[in-house]
Amino acid sequence: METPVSLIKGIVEEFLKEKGVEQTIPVPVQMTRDEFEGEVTIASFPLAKVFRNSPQAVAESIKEFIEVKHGNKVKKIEVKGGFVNISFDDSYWIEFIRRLSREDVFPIFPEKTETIVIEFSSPNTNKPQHLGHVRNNVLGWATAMLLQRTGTKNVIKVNLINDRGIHISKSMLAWLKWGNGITPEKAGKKGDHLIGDFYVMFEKEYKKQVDELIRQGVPKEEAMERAPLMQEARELLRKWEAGDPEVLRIWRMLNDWVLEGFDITYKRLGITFDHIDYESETYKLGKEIVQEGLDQGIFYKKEDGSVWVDLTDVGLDHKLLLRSDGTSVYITQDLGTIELRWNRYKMDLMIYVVAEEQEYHFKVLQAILKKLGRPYADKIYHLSYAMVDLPTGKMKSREGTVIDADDLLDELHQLAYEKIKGSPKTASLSEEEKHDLAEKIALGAIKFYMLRVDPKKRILFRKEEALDFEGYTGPFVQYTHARISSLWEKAGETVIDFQGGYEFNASERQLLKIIAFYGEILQEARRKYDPSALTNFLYRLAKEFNRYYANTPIVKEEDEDARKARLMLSKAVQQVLKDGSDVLGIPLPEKM
RNA sequence: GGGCUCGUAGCUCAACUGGAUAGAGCACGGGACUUCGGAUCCCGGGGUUGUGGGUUCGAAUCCCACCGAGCCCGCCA
Repeated sequence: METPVSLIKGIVEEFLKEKGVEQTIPVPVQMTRDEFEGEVTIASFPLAKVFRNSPQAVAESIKEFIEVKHGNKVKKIEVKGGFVNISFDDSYWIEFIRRLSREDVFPIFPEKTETIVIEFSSPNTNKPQHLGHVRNNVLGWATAMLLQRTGTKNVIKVNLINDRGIHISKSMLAWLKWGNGITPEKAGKKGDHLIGDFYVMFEKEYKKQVDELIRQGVPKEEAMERAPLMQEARELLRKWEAGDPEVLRIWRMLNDWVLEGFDITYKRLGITFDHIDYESETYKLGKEIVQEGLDQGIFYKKEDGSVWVDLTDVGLDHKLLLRSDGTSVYITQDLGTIELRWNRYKMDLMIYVVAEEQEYHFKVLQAILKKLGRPYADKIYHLSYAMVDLPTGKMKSREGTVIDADDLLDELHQLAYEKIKGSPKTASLSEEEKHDLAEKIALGAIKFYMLRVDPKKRILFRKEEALDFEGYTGPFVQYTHARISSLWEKAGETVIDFQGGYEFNASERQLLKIIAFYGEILQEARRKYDPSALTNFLYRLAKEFNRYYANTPIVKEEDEDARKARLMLSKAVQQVLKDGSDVLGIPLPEKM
């Protein structure tokens, strides 16, 4: 579907061609600023250089060109400085929203044949998910949807479960030592929460042992290694990697509990994966690849048996790939995992949604893959995002100062429910429907809160702000959507096919202007891997609609043409809100 | 010591990646036809965009230096 923006872009190209300009110049086509009349603006500055003329003169000449060639589509063109401000003709806008209010999808992007694999979530199975995971989950999901929405059909969402390693041994050891065979059923809590308790327990006892050793005069580093609990955990890891049947049996059982817990959380968040990889299954291939590199002399072995790679030639350091006792480290499995994925998908791009603290890790990974001559070495992209902090400082699972994902959702749900309970707007809903609605609002609130900030910036999580349903929030967008639904219900219409004449006023043009740029925003968000661009846009649109609503009669309007045009416009706004919210994973209720 | 990221209103964030007079929310103060949904709308105060240079028609945005914050450079993941 042609949009006003794509139309203008086309016209600029046409203009350049006619003027005999061969090179393609990126000409900024932007939303007209609120203080000027018009919807779409061309900034002629970059062209001024090419034509060796003043921006004004070029702007005038563009104006003239449009008036002559496309005069029927524009109502008014104003040149201000080097800017060309274009107001589209009313009939053009009518046709635009007529189609938009009837079609489900706008705009349509050309289909891309590439395959993109996106890994996100990637939890450790020794503790429940917290706020940091929520950011990851929500960001990963929205990015995947964004890629899909903008034309990439083959987006494969994968999760990598970190189900092995020393941290897993720690919680397992604690359960073995102090658990007395307790299960999630007996404890009456989700498996991930139960295992998380044991992880914290381990860290507590371990810290005691380390402190005791330090008191005895042992240096800190040595104390951390010599503490009996650490020794035991390492022994457990060795047994696990050696395939000890009893250790594997317990490990499998505990992991299943945790994964069952995760499933509940994912389901709640509305997140699914196309494939799940388990580190416990990929690390072996990683070890083989390390051996391969060793055989080829790309890696080297120290006297103690540990295996390393020298990356100093590319500005990095020496990196350990296998411990002296032969067990693998974090990066070992990553080598195996991507090899498996390459064999499976031959992807064009592999996106890792992983926190910023691992930026170095991914540089190292890429450098190693290059040394190994892997064809996919240049296809990896680390979508790095910053941490979620609390006003009191960093969240630390080991110290138990985290905001638990499940608990937070419960709290949001409860708060939303309280609000719904007494509201006349939702009085007709059954108890179950009220809880469904409360859940949607809870999800809308937290997802919007996580997505409204640039991924590269840290989020300062202030609970009272996240629990707020007013202002720049998810529920605000949901509310706007519900309001429009209510309008149409009141109007008693399902489809309006109005093609007559109507003159849009300034605030209506304001709305049209924003809607017209929806496609640009989607593309921008995709280019930057940044859903916050879309989140901001949806808020702005909702805000503008509420403003419009407050001082313009729609259903109440007595002039039949105006009423129809306004209802269509409302519908168009709703369509965009809906489409964008779908991308973000934010559910929109019909009433709230 | 080295590398990466970030400093914008009291607080939390925007600013279409170099474009017009830097905008929202929260908080604070005042208000909204007896209401098409008040989870809304309007008005108000609030800024030397960390500091100092540079690049050009034009800088919050690009370059350099400093100041400050975060993350990383583990036989943790």
